[in-house]
Amino acid sequence: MDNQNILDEVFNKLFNGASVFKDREVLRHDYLPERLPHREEQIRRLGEAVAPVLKGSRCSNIFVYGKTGTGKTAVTKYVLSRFEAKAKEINAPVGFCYVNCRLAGTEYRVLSSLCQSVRLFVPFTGLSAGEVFDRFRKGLDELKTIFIVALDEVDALVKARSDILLYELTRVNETLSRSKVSIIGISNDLRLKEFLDPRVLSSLSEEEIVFRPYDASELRNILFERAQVALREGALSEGALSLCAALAAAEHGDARRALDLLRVAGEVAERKGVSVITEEHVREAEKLIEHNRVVEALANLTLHSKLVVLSVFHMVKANGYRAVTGEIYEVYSELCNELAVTPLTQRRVSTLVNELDALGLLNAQVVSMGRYGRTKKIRLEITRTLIKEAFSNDVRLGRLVDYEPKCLSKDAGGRD
DNA sequence: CGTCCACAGGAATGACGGGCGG
DNA sequence: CCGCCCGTCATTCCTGTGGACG
Repeated sequence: MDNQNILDEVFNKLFNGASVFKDREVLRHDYLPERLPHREEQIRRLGEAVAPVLKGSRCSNIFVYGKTGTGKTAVTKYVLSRFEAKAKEINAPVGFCYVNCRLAGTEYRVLSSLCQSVRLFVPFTGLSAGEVFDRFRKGLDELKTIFIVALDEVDALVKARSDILLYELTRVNETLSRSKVSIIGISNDLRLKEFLDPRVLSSLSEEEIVFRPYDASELRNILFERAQVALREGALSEGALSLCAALAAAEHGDARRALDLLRVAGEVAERKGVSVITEEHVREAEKLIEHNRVVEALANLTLHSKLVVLSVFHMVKANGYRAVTGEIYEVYSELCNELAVTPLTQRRVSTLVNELDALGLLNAQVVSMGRYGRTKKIRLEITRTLIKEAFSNDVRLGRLVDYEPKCLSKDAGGRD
């Protein structure tokens, strides 16, 4: 088949073939649907909380928490957009801004988003954080408005830096004469409260809204509603729907997960030229998502992190038991020599291992071997094939996958 | 029951590139 | 162009520690 024909086939499949999608976008988790099933309570409470702003008084600060995929962001955005519409309708002097702290990344960038929301533009960098905050405060005061700041994933901000920004924000009202600020803090981590300065905590959680995980039947309803819009009639089998819901329910009731599964399963079905999504497609989607996640994570690592992964891989392959820090560092150093790169210190490698653990690429566990010290036993969570695939665009690294470290071949395995 | 291994992991500090105002 | 302030990565130095061994 020549190139032209391949493409003909691909395109024809798209138009004539068994398409399962009506509107694929609806299954993306950043899509904001018309209705949010099983979140009536939260919508009502958040609505009640922000309502006073429409009548000109500041609302309580609100602390929203719940695990990922429980609808916190969707509900907040939903309520805020309705709130905005209402404000326009009755011509109330209100404003709001929504910032995702994890996506923003740093305290500085969060501040810069805040500035933009009061129509102040600040440089990407160069100013001190305090200066940016001052500008925000001034700009806000000029607007003579009641302002709601929604900080999504605040936990990322607090853990990475500290809670000074939150602290400053909670007391900014004291220095504003013509405007007022309320904060909606959204957190994935239920334990965030423990990290917060008690002063911040008490003022931030004047009001608290908890998002419980969805159970399987709730997820099923959510998926069903979305599928009505996203998929062609009859494109979703009963079994596939239930399986998506069940798998996501098992994973802390994560609606995001459920939507991903369904979308990818639909893509799988479509690629096979089938018009109905079956349980088998969902199973395949599950594998595919995990596969992509891992390969992408691996490919985006820094050189040294990749070398650490390779070191663990070689250790485990040669000795068949879980590798310990010291041995990994030996192999790692040798691999560095192979590439003529100066190795990092063991201390640094230790934190790299922790990062890889957090990414789910490794499994590291501190164990004490009594007389023989205290170390970390490290297991690989991924297969050779995945490593090969992820490192394939770098020839030198690809070579190292099949390299046999000298420090391993010599003493032909240790104890255990 | 104390010792002592082989690290863990916190704190302080430095090196470096980007990007600003002046 | 300089000096300054970031944020990020890395090093150095350090104190802490579970439990088998003696």
